[in-house]
Amino acid sequence: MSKEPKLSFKQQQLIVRENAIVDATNNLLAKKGFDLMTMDEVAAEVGIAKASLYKHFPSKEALAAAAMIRLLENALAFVRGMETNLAPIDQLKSVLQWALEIRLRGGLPTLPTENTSLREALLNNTRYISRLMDLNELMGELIERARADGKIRKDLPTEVVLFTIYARSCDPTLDYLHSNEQYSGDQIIAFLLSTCFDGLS
Amino acid sequence: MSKEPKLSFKQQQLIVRENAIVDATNNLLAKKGFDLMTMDEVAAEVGIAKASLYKHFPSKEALAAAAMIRLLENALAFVRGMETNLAPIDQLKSVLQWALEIRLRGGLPTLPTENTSLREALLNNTRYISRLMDLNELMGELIERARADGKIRKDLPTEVVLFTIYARSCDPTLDYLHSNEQYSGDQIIAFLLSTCFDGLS
DNA sequence: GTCTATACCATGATAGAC
DNA sequence: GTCTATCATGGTATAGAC
Repeated sequence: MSKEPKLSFKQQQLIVRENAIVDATNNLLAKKGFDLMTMDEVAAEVGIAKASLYKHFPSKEALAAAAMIRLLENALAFVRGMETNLAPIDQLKSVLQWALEIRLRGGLPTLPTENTSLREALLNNTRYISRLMDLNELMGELIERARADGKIRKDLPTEVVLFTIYARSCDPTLDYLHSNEQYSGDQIIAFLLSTCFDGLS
Repeated sequence: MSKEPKLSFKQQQLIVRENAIVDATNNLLAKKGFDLMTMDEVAAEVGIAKASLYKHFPSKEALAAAAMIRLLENALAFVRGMETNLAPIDQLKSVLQWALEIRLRGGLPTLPTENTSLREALLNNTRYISRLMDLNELMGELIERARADGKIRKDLPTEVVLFTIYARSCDPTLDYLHSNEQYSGDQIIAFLLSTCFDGLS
């Protein structure tokens, strides 16, 4: 019986350590992207030896996948925790705003649109795919409800709207405007939300 | 006097060869991005030895810069060659459509938003910067004229509109929809143009 | 499980013959 | 200017001691 707390404590230590590793990975992924991020940098940021990383994660791809999965789980938690009395269109805007705020703080990795080793690893990662499908479903429902309210154009297929919102969360416009130092973070996010849902015209 | 044609012929050969190199670079940049593109691949696609590449371009960055400069010059030629009787807003849409069509054919490199060695090389490349400023100026004039026509929202600063249009030319939504095989290229471009200027709502 | 040290490989860049 | 062959670097991954 007295063994249980000790084991749990060790496991907690492990979880804390691995969380720190994933934190560092997340930041580096957001700052440099998968290809330019090196395992040396991750190890240095965590403060452990590079070889120790490989005791926790078998490869660079697996490490990045863990970061992406945690991001998706955070997104799912946010979507599920939103005020249900908010109009669907406002919930959609709220999700995009949440993602953009994280990105402004340097915490949102850029997705791998191209054929890199990471993309393949993610497609073979059932946990990642499962979370992604869950998120797609939740967002798809919101989009269809917003369309029923007349708040989303009826001539756009749901998946076009979905992908467009996803793409806005990694919109390079944010980087351009941010590096200009001319607008505040809130202003930049307002611009992006506005151009996404209302257009330029 | 008889020397002139010979020299010109040799120079023409050189230009043709370097054009082939830049073509290959352009395709690989569009397909894999700067970091994942290797000089071996470029050499293989051109059909020459890697060492020969370095007789034409001193570094990988210089090679990529040449591709980006040619792209900018093509863009400038397109903008300057547009029908002047077309309304400014339609000229803007036409430019974005032109870029998206190139991208669908796999010929538009993704810009380096992050701090890679390419970005630094481009910022120190006066030819590149000069072309970029020319394009920004032409596009900025179009945007302001379109705004005067009431076709662009007056609450958006010109540079926000400009960056947003640039960003749409590399929108990952195009890749998502294209890999789905569910829509034709023209449909995808129509979706992107429409969501860019008219929004989702 | 953490460390130091290292194997192994990909890649950017170069040397030197022709 | 093109080639073959090679160097130098840096990065993923691993071995083996503690």
